[in-house]
Amino acid sequence: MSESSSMKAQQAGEGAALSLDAFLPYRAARLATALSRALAAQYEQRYDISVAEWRVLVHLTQQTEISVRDIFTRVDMDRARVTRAVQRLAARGYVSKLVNQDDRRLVKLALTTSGTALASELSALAAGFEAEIMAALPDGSRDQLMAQFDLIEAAIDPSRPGSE
Amino acid sequence: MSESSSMKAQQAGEGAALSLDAFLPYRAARLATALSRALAAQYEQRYDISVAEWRVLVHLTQQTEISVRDIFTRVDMDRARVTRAVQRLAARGYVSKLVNQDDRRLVKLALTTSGTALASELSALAAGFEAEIMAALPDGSRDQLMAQFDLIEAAIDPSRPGSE
DNA sequence: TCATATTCATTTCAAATGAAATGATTGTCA
DNA sequence: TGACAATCATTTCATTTGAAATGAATATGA
Repeated sequence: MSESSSMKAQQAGEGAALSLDAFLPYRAARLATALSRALAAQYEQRYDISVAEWRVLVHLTQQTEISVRDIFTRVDMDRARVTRAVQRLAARGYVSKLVNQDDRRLVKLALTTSGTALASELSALAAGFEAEIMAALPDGSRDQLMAQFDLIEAAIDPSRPGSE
Repeated sequence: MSESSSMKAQQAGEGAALSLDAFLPYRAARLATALSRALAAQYEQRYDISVAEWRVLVHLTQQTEISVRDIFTRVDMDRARVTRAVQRLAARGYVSKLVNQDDRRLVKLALTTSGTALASELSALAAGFEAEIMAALPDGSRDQLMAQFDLIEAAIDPSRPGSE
């Protein structure tokens, strides 16, 4: 397997011609944009929802009565990006914003009725999309991938061991 | 608005609360940004190189005498983004731009001597970064991941089976 | 208590982004 | 040939982006 190539020491020599196609950070980025694009194509025009809005909606199906901060710490988005997504969702009646009376700096976010309905549709769409893709992989790939992703993220930032 | 009668189990939640933490597109996006950020932290200030510039540089170590088009079709970046990265690299003397005489619409890109040296340093840095991460995974994970990524990309866009 | 620091959500502002327009060149085919 | 389409790199322009600033509320501690 390992053919120790022609030792054609070029000018700088030790550079070893890193292959982008086998370089994890690059491949992860390419995979992510491909997945994001393909999925977004299924809901962006149909529901007029951005990726950021999608994430906020789906996150709110998991825990309600949470703050902007709760979302952007768990969801890997900028504070400003979450704020803007929430604003658009609230303006369209999908999300309610109330001041948390225990701590009035915080905002209590929740799905409205129509927001819940929309999130359900989007979730179903997303689950179907993912299932279609996973069907092309061997059984167990999904769990394997998640486990590998967890390990990689832990290796990058040891202070963030996956959940919570 | 007489919609109150039968709500077809829609709100009752067949939506099944899609878990973001186990949803492939989201996890891929999170992984990609984490990797990109961590790697960029190692070269961005030190060499004053952006991610787009990094990609162009490394790509030019693999094939030289290529055009802007060659890069953005293979490297998953916008044409404009490649153009701008190349401009910046050329302005700093890392990349040379010549008109291709066979087809004068095309530009012939190549690394200069200092560009080659820089690319070598960056490649070494990147390889070390990746090796450090892969050390946290079981043996063979790397090939496994690449194979899985290939399959997923193929499942998303069958017209792009990987190479070319 | 008061002063100061901290935390939260939002806004501001400069830079990055990408879709479409542009100008230059080459390909096609009647 | 010549008209028209297609392709390439670049630029334009409106939108998106995120870091830092802001304003409001709470925590800390002297």
